[in-house]
Amino acid sequence: MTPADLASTVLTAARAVFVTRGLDVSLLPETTTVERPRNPEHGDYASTMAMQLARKAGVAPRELAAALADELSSRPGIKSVEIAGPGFLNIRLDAAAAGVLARDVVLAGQEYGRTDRLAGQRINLEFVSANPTGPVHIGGVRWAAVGDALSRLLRAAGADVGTEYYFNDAGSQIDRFARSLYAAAQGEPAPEDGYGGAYIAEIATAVLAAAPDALKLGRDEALEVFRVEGVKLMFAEIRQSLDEFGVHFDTYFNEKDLHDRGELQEALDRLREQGHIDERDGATWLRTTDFGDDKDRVLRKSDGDWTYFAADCAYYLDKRKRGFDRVVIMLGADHHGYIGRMKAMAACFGDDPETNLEILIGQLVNLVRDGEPLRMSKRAGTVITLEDFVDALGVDATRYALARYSSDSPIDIDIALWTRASRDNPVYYVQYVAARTASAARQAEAVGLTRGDAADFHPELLAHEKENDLLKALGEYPAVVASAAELREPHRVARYLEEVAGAYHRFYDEPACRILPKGDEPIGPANRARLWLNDATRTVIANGLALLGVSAPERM
RNA sequence: GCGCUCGUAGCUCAGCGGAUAGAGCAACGGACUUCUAAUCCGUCGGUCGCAGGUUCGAAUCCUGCCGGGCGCGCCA
Repeated sequence: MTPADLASTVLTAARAVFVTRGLDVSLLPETTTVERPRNPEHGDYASTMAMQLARKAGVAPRELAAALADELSSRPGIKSVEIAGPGFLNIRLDAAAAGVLARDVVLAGQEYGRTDRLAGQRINLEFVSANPTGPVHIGGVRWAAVGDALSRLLRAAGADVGTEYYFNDAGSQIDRFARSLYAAAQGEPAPEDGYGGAYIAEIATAVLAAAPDALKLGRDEALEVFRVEGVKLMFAEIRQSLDEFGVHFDTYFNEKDLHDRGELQEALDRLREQGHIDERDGATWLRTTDFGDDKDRVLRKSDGDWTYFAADCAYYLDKRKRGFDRVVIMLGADHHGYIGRMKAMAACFGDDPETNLEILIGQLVNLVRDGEPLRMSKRAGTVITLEDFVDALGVDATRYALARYSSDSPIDIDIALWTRASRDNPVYYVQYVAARTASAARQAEAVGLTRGDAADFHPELLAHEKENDLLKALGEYPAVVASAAELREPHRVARYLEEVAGAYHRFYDEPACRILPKGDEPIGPANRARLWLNDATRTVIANGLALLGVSAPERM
């Protein structure tokens, strides 16, 4: 019996109580959940339904709880129901009802944890979106890990997701990039406002290899060559490093296309129809203050040029026109000032800024060695790059470390910690369970212990406290995936996996819960049952790590 | 000044209105003739920044204040 099954049993019981007592059935919620109490004295699961309904139904909480407990305790799979405190229902399951979960998880395999919670939602998820003027640096790295994990999470929760990388290969940033390459190719120092770092020289050399005559051209023509070739090389490099990091975008969207297709004008026209455009001081303004922004924003400057914000508007409209009903954009903390104008912009289009546009803000990351933030990078000069991260920690640890914390908190990633092979390194702790479960399965096979047919499975033998704890942890997985997806918080998956890992290690270390028979003891049904539990654990750990883009090794 | 965000154990951080607020590290003490001790168990450790409010119930929601970080261009 899964927590979801139990919750619907509770709801059914509540309905029966309401009917019997002549209460208004429409007061009952559509769905309910059961909690997993921290205190084992409070049973396997707890329901707060009696307290939530008591006031509405006009019945004392404990009286309602008593009626519910009575109704519930006769249902199959339920061992006991107690009333506690102001009206908690503390429920214990039969060992057999709880143990069946091990089989269900194994049989579901990769499907275990997938839900339809977000079914029908079309979500566009934009992250990283760095312009091709240099390697992906530290801010983008966090979003590469978190954004990619979130995309996997949203898909697991049933959403239709498109991931997107937005970039601009024109404009003044790129001009500075081109001038920096040109200068480097001529052996000159970087321009005052240019880009530094060894990668500039590398790219410049590569441009010269592709276009050997570039320096013989006039300055303007040469700059154009360096711009076009440099962007091409830089972008290929960005894509490659993301690729090696396990992050693949569905769409790489170039801002230039918005201009070429006249989408900025189209967005402006649309906003004008909606009545939020002003002409002032020779410029065209979007009256974002209509929807709570601090000040109105210019779309087209008095010199006729479009602003960056105008492209943002066009890009948003483009995503909506492509059928995405939820546009999610992940930005660094230094961009949080954009939230107001972006939300207002969505409202100006006639959208609901609460549901159609979500802006997620990620705080900064430091890579730390011996308590000191790493600032210097051979490649980039001043910033930490994706490669720096991967060189220091490896892909798995980098992804896990970045996805483990709420994006709301600034984090220091300690190199020594995340490369250590011990309990205090969370990725090791979790991956070790993957390896341990695989090892146990190998050992079992070697001594002729197999799970056998599903019909041979005796779930009631998984009655030890350690087994029960592990089963309860495994049962939480679908709810964790669903809520992490809804809240856009992949770190919940990592934290949950650490909990499962702890429960497994305690199970494994319990002499009374050996999977393999000891010495020359015969193989019994309890060994088989524990092998089901072992394999169910491996399934959950592997599925969860996959959501984070982290491997589940068979050996370590 | 305005806005956003954070404030939980000595440190790093969990905790989508539920019961006695948790984990790891650090400190101290235990467990390998037994499936990987890469693990496990125990002890110590708290004014959940402060003050009000909402609620049967608040670390969680609301308001104000204090403290840290960040942002406030016809820049990109």
